[in-house]
Amino acid sequence: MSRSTENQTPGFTTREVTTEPMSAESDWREYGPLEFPRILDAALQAFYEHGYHGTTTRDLARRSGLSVPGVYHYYPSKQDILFDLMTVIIDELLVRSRQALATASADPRSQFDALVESLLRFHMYRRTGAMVSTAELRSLEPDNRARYVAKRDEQQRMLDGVILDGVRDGVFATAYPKDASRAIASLCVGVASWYRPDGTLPVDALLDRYLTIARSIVGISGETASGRSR
Amino acid sequence: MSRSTENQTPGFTTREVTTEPMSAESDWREYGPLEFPRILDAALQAFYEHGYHGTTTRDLARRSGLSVPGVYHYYPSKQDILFDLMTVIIDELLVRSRQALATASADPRSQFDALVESLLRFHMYRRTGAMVSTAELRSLEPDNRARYVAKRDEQQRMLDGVILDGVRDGVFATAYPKDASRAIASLCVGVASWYRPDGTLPVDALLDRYLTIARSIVGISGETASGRSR
Amino acid sequence: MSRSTENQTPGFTTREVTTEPMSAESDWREYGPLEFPRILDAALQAFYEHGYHGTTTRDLARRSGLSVPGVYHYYPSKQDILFDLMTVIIDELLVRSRQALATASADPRSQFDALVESLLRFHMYRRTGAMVSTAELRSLEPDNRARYVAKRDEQQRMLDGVILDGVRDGVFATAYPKDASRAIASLCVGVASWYRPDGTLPVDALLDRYLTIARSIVGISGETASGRSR
Amino acid sequence: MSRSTENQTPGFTTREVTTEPMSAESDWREYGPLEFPRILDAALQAFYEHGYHGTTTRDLARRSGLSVPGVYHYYPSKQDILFDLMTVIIDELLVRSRQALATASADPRSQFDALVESLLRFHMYRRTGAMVSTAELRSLEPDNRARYVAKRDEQQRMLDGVILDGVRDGVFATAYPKDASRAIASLCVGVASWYRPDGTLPVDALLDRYLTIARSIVGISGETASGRSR
DNA sequence: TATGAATGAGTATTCATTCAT
DNA sequence: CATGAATGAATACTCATTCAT
Repeated sequence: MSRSTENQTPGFTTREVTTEPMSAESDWREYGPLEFPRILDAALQAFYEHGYHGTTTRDLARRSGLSVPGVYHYYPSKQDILFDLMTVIIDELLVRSRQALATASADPRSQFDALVESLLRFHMYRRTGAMVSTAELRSLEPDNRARYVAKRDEQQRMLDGVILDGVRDGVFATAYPKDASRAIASLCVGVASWYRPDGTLPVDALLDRYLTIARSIVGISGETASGRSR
Repeated sequence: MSRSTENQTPGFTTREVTTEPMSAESDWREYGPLEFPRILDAALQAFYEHGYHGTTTRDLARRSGLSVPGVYHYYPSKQDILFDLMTVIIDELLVRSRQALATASADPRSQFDALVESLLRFHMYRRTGAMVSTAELRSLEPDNRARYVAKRDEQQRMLDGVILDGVRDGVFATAYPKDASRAIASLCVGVASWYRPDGTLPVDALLDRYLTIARSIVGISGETASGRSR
Repeated sequence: MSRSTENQTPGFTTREVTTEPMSAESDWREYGPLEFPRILDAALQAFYEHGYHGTTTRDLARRSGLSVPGVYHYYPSKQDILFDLMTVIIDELLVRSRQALATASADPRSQFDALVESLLRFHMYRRTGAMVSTAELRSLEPDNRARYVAKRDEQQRMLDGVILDGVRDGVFATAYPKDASRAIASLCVGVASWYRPDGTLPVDALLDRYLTIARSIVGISGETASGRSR
Repeated sequence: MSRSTENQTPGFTTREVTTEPMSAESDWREYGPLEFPRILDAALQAFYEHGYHGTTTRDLARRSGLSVPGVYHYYPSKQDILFDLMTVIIDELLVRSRQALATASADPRSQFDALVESLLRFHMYRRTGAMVSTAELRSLEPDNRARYVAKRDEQQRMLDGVILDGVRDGVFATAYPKDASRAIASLCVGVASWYRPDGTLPVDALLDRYLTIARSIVGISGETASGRSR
């Protein structure tokens, strides 16, 4: 339980603040409560409820218990808050994804399973952040958007990679690997929109089911390829 | 195939304008190009690109080729435009869903297949509208939101209904029918975020694959229920 | 009962529309109900309730039972409506004032009594119009204001005249005839703000009392009694 | 004679800012120059010249030497400015009226004289404010209007009170005390519309004359009552 | 970091007015 | 005269942002 980033507010942008920085081996599966600096916390809730354009800086100040100039002490603009927020969120996803891949066996099937499970967990435990990031991509100014998209693409390329690896090795059989990759990503993202880890459906049950689906989408093993299944 | 509703501007709200009014039997599968009155068309694009709060009335005016007061000639407020847009969109979904159910055999399996196929097609052919409706639900004022949510719930209840019917009849085997219903809905909604009907993956291939997935989620037939399969 | 200007709507400005044009001798004392063309009627009520700037042309249209272009058929602008309204009102006052003077004996005391009585009656029976004219003088555009003020000044000069005549003849004794004249005018105008001819205080009682006051303001001789002094 | 309240801008509404807070005994007769905070000053002039609806917020900003948002820093709306202005004005009148009554002898005649003199002085020295308050009553929103009217009614009830006291004690003889009260109030209000304290007619002369008139309206002492005087 | 004052540029909306039919 | 469509120019008000203290 590292002390680290309690509630002090950040300088902004680049760094993986999130909660406890995941050091140990396989803690990509463990999600503590989100402990953002208060401005990002305020921004996350506000953007989730009203969207970036529907949120005023006064709103952010009020929610973070700061004055308006207080907010500007930490961030030069509202846009920077959004960018920092989205950066922190996707950085966590990337870190966890890399860890998942690093700690899994090297075969495509294991790599695939680990990456998809990580994606699923992230969208289960970081629902709000994931939804805000998806919704507010369009609210990022061009430069920020480019930088964010680069990271998102990196994430997507990881998935593309393991799928292509699997196809190359003959363990996956999809005829449309790129579409499969997008479909699976979309599947995981969709979880954020409805699944609550504290609901009736146990986390493991959902992971299990969705993993099965994901595997079927890439046409694992002797299973059929994507098209009109024979 | 009447075209009718060219580009005349509407009174607003109530009516299923959209494209061709679907009269004949199974044309819930047929999607013509979207032919909204110009203000709704402008709103759809603008809200899609910048969101409701990120869109100005001037923007709507410019996009619809009107002056600002010209827009207000047809709608009393920006909020009414959003509400009308979302109403028109979900009304089309409801009409198509009811037609799908009405024209399919009465057994739960056929009902389920028809409804899911309809949902999928809608999110494939009405991508933008579907995404805007999802994203801007929060931008509806309370009364409008309530009215919209009532319709969305009606749609969701259709799906709940066929699933529960299937479970009752023993043809579906899920242990969490409500979660299954939400998962399937989320699956279909997700399609809008990445699938383009004019891409490499043929429509039928996607329908096929996703239907298979949907069926597996409700644990159809001899297939196993949700948990760790086999 | 002249036919004249029933309810047909006017061209605008100059003419003494009002009700029956007072032809006979001393009917400056008689006030029938106000029968304005409907646009002026609407304007009178609307301006009274909300003021010129607080009244929209749509409001005027609605109140007069016309469409907006219908209003513009009769008047080229809202400003012209105000000007016409105020013109019609002050014209009636002027006509009645002249008649009062013309039908009274030539001596200053009788002239004074007649003119003040006429002023009082006008502000009793034409309350709304008088108040609107007073309040909206500032809303007239320069040219219109000049023309209106000329008429109002003419009215004021009548009063100044009879008072100066009385002073010259030694029957009035005020040291500040101009102030006296303004005070008396203000007194009469003030009646419009509170007196209702259908209230408890009879018209004659009010006329009597106010005439007494007016006489005392100009410092009439051995002071005559109040009422219809005989 | 503290000056205090220079030109600092207010919180709004409740407080008697106006000029010097009248503390000492009989200073209800003393009127210094009006020293409103700049926004109220701007509003007073602007509303006087163009009326509430005829005044734009830009106009108010310009006149007060602020930007538009600068004005909104102090007041949440134009309506609040009007309400605060009218409140400040009538509060001064009420304070002075109460002081006039408190420092005069208890007999109805003295009370009456003091109250009427105070009313007259107020409408002489606070002309503009008095006229704006009268003219813009209709521009107050219902709640504000109710609160303002309550104060105006309190003022009117003071006058009603002393007149009814005098009638009860047999020193006043009017047959219509309520009408008399309104007539006298109207008389005083009317002074604002024409009298300038710096004109030819000395203040005392006007006070003297109008007090005499007011007394005659309530039919003081051996004088005759209102009606048909003998 | 808070407070308070301040603002350029914009935001939704309205207004008086016009024109074709 | 009505209807319906249309608009330039405003109108009240807000927003992100800044600065002095």
